[in-house]
Amino acid sequence: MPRTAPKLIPASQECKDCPIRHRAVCAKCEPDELDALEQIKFYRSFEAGQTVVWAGDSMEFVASVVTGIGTLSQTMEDGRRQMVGLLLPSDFVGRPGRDTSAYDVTAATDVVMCCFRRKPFQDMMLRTPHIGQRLLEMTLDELDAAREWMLLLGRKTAREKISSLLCIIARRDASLKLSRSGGSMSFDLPLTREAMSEYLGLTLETVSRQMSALRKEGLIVTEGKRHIVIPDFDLLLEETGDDSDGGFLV
Amino acid sequence: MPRTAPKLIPASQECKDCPIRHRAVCAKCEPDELDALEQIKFYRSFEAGQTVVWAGDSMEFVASVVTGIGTLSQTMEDGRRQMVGLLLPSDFVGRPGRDTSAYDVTAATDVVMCCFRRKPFQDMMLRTPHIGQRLLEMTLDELDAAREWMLLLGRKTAREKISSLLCIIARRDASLKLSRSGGSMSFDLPLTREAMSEYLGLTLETVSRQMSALRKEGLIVTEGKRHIVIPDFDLLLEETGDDSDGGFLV
DNA sequence: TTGTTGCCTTGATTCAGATCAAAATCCATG
DNA sequence: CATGGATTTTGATCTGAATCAAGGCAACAA
Repeated sequence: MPRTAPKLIPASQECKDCPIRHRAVCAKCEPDELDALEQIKFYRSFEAGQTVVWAGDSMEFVASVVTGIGTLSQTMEDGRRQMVGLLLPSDFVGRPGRDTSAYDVTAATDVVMCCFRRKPFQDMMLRTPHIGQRLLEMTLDELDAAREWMLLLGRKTAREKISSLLCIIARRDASLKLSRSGGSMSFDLPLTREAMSEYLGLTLETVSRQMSALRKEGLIVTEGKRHIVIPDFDLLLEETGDDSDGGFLV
Repeated sequence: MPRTAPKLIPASQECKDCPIRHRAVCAKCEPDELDALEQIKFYRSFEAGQTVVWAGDSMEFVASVVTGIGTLSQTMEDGRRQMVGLLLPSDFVGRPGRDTSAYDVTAATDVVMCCFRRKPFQDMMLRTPHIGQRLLEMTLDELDAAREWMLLLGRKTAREKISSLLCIIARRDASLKLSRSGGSMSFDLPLTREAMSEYLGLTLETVSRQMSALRKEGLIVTEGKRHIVIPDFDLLLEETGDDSDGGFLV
């Protein structure tokens, strides 16, 4: 039954370079800091659909996404759900100084996370200012992304929301840059229709209808249910309502 | 014509204790750091309605709100606007390391800001880790608030949105705690109907209608257009859709 | 092959909030 | 105190997305 048994990722992918942003070169890391990090680090993997932590549950680690895509969401008493964060590789999860998760954290695809026990990580942050500086940098980026997302939720139409989401995923998923040729891009949607609707503040029926509409108009081509081809990225971008350059969401 | 001439705030209110959070005691501040901050600090005041900076404009300072209420908003090409941040006293504005504002910053009421020239402030952050730590702390709080706000924008009804906003303002505006007596609170709304609609992702007509509805049902009492009395805070809280304790937005 | 299960799509209808259009109220000023 | 502009309220109507309700389709198991 285990689609992916828990496993360690290959050494070549380990986060030797920087404790926070995976596989990004971090010139400031001193060898002894890296040693210290090695000691408090461990990997965990999760299957698509699996919950990493529930809102309110204790979370004894902070982590960085190595591979796969995760989500943060909030649920209201009556079951209405809103996604409030998208976790792509190298994104950070958890808040130093807080011992319970404020959100449901879910694996949208199979996910591997590099975890650090929280308490030693915090101690390390105090001793090593550049870790905190890096974290501040990343948190400010997330805040900008959250604000872009607020514009989407508050003011965009369903069509604009869908187009925006497709553009965001196309832009941010590093793997896609490879499959880019001419003006066209293609990728596997890492989200179900339901997850998309939770992201966008829509129902899944509306998501489906708008996807169909974009398909009929040739703005996207679908191969199977999940594989998306964007024949002309700029054309899709015009449907997002953003000014030409803008909108570099999460 | 100057309703408030630019002025320095009284010495008793100056941010001697902490460079970032005004008037909050910051035990870590060393005297020489405070001296350094004194040198790069200046005050600016803005009238209600005045724009502090436009999105895209260069912003040669970072600042902390001393008194009054400001807003951050984003505008789409066709004029649709969404507020993405509310600035209350002690909130921080500007991003170290970024020289242009990503948002329109506006004074909702008359505002006094304590500004620091950006470059020296950044230098100081590098020399003084606890400033960065404090800033990280504050940014994480803002991110949490932004995420609560995303739930509001994506999933709440107009009525829930209005109730939430009233509760947020009632809770956060420190001046109100004074006017609290029994279960009732009262305060002056610092936002126009239009600003409220920009905050909530609604039209101003809908805001007005929902305010009227709450008034008719006795959940709020209005004195003039701007002064609000909340006879029973818990009753209003039930209209927000949040679980009893939750929802401590910006 | 035939369920069964989990997505996803499509259709019909409803409704909350937007839009369009007047009034009403509230100051600030001469 | 009349005037005029800004702000707010209220009304009538419209509409985009939600809701309710079937079906379709691929993957997998029996």
